Amino acid sequence: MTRVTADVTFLRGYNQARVMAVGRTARTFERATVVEATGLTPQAVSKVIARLTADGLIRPAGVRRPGIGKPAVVYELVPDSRYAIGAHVARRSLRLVLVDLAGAVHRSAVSPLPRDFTPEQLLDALGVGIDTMAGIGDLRGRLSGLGIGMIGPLDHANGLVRDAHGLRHWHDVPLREIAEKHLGLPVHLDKDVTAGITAEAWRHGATFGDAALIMVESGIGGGFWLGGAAHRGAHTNAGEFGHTVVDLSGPRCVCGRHGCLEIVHHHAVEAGDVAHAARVLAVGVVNLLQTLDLAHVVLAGADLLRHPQTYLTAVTEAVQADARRASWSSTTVALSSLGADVIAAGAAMQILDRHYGIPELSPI
Amino acid sequence: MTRVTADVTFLRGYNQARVMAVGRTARTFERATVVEATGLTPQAVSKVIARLTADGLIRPAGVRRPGIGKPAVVYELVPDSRYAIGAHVARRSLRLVLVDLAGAVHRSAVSPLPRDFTPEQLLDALGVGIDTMAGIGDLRGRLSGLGIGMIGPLDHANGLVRDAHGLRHWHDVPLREIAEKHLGLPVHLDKDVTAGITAEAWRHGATFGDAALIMVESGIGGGFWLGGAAHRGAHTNAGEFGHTVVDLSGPRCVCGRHGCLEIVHHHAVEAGDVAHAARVLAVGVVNLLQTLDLAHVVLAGADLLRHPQTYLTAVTEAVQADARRASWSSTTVALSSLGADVIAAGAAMQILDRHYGIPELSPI
DNA sequence: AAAATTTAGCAACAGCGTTGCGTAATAGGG
DNA sequence: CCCTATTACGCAACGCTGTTGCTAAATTTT
Repeated sequence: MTRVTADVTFLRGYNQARVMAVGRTARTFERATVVEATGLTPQAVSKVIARLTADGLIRPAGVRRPGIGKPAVVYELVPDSRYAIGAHVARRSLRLVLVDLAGAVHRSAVSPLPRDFTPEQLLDALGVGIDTMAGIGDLRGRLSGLGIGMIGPLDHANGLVRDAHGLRHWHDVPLREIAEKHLGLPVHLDKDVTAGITAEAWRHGATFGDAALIMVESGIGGGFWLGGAAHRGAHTNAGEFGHTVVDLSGPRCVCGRHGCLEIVHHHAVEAGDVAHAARVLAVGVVNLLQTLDLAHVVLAGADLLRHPQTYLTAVTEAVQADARRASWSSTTVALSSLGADVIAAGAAMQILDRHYGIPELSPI
Repeated sequence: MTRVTADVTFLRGYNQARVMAVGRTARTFERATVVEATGLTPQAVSKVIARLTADGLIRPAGVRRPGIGKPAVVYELVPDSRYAIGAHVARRSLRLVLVDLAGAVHRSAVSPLPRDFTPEQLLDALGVGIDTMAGIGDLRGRLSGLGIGMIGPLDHANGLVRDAHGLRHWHDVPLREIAEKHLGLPVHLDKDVTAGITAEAWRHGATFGDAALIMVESGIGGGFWLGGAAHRGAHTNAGEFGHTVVDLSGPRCVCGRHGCLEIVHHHAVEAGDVAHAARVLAVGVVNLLQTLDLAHVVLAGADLLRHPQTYLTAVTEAVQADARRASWSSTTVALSSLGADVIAAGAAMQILDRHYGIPELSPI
């Protein structure tokens, strides 16, 4: 995800990232696997593999004898060669996870945050949590950085928290900069839902198509993975999916409009009818499918995961009932495989993605 | 937009496309302009410019004397060095346009199509129209191809019309293949709204951010430009924006759901209340902004352009009233500068984009 | 033991942007 | 008029990428 000009160093990073994506997705792989996946020549793949092996990111893991002929060398990712820490900053709690290069969550811890916590209080909590996690296995040397997934609005490109909703002390806080200084680690700041969908994409590898993470947790948000990358929108503000109107004559929402998905859903929950709430959410999900034509829908969030089966059933049925879905069409619906860790884990993977993912070509 | 592996030929195409984008956006440019825009070294830009000049795509256009020092050579795009033809295939009509390399529309013509026309009838109409357009200026040698923008569902990657809505003879028709054979030209097939947003993006250049084209014309559709490329979704079916539910207790739509934006809007139009219809559409547009955080909204479509000011006002007001839009946030709302030609022109530009746009790296 | 088959890799190569440095073209000052 | 500073341009060598051509290694089959 590092920004580079379009010179040969881009090719280097790009093709290395492709091989890493193969290694992350498949338990083991060999040269021919990568050749097929990338379209590169075998010789080029050999060179890439040699570079990654020298860096300790992958390693040989035996040979495969395909019957006749010289055996093929089998490679595997070295999961514990690099780690990243992810933080999910919510209104009252901080969740930290330790993630390895393969995307596996090694540790997970939740600690409370003071009501209306300040940037300083968050930094202190982060410092304590990171020291605990990184200290145990002495990972300092292999720690790539800290990813922070947080409620918005924020400015991901400049690492700025614009105006975190419901938090008084968070107006135009340059969180990335002060966290990097305070913690001595590279820091990546992003919206919570964007971090979440990155987790799903990173674990699924390069074949992961257009997808959304639907998160129900003190509000309803959506994280999007479109065209092989996170979609953040023009001002890092994409995903306010809960504030789309689904009922023109519905109750007034905190955002000022009437009949937002979030308020309609909330009323159903308050009335004790979770099944109805789930069906309301499902209407919103199908709206997304109609608009964006997604291949995957992932469900997450504390409030949703209290009734996982109810929501999964409602959304799956609504998606299948959508008459426009023909034989050539399909959308998978699933609960997040990472559960409550998905935001924090995704934030961590954004750090790994910066180093070992597809480099971004500099824009404009 | 050609697919290549990540080798040095990609760099060549990528940087050439960047320079072409500069030339298309600015009337004239010089080496320093491109250096700033691309991050390349001046020497590298010189090489790219030399290649493009040799191909006749750009040419010197005088010098600029910046006071002291050697004058800088000024370059310009050669608009009439390449042309493409775009077709907008609707249910009852075929619109053809001739577009030059700069994105300017030179000719535009509409002809009726028979009710329930067959693929053969469309091919004949295309053949006649193209001969007329290309024959006038003897453009055969400079014609890059034909772009077709059409109602879906269709499969853009394979050039297949899946099941054109409301047309009986269009089930799994390999339109791209048979058109290429019949017309002897490269053909690109895409959904109408996707072609439309490509027109806007192609004319605005590399600085064009995330955007949507809202089209009201026998239904409501949306074309999306996200992250510097058209967003088509997992099955080339993105943009069925008219079939998102905005009124849970609304009337039943042809798609089977209740309270779709399209049916609610349609009822308002039938009742003669265009202003109300425009406000309904505006609710849908703000829903899109909440979800996708767009920088630009472009309004188009025959039914909308019958009351351009009504719709423009309603959407602009709704976007501005959206309380979440803060000082750092902004979204432009505009009518399509190409009017009724936008779909056909965009289809033509997709052909030009294939040759002279940013090459796509091969996926998976 | 020889042939066939599959995989791996060395060496030379083409092509990209980069770097170092010389050259051309202008304005201003002595 | 000449010299200098300034700005733009481009040749030549270079480093790096993936590619191509070919040889070598390791295995099974005959």
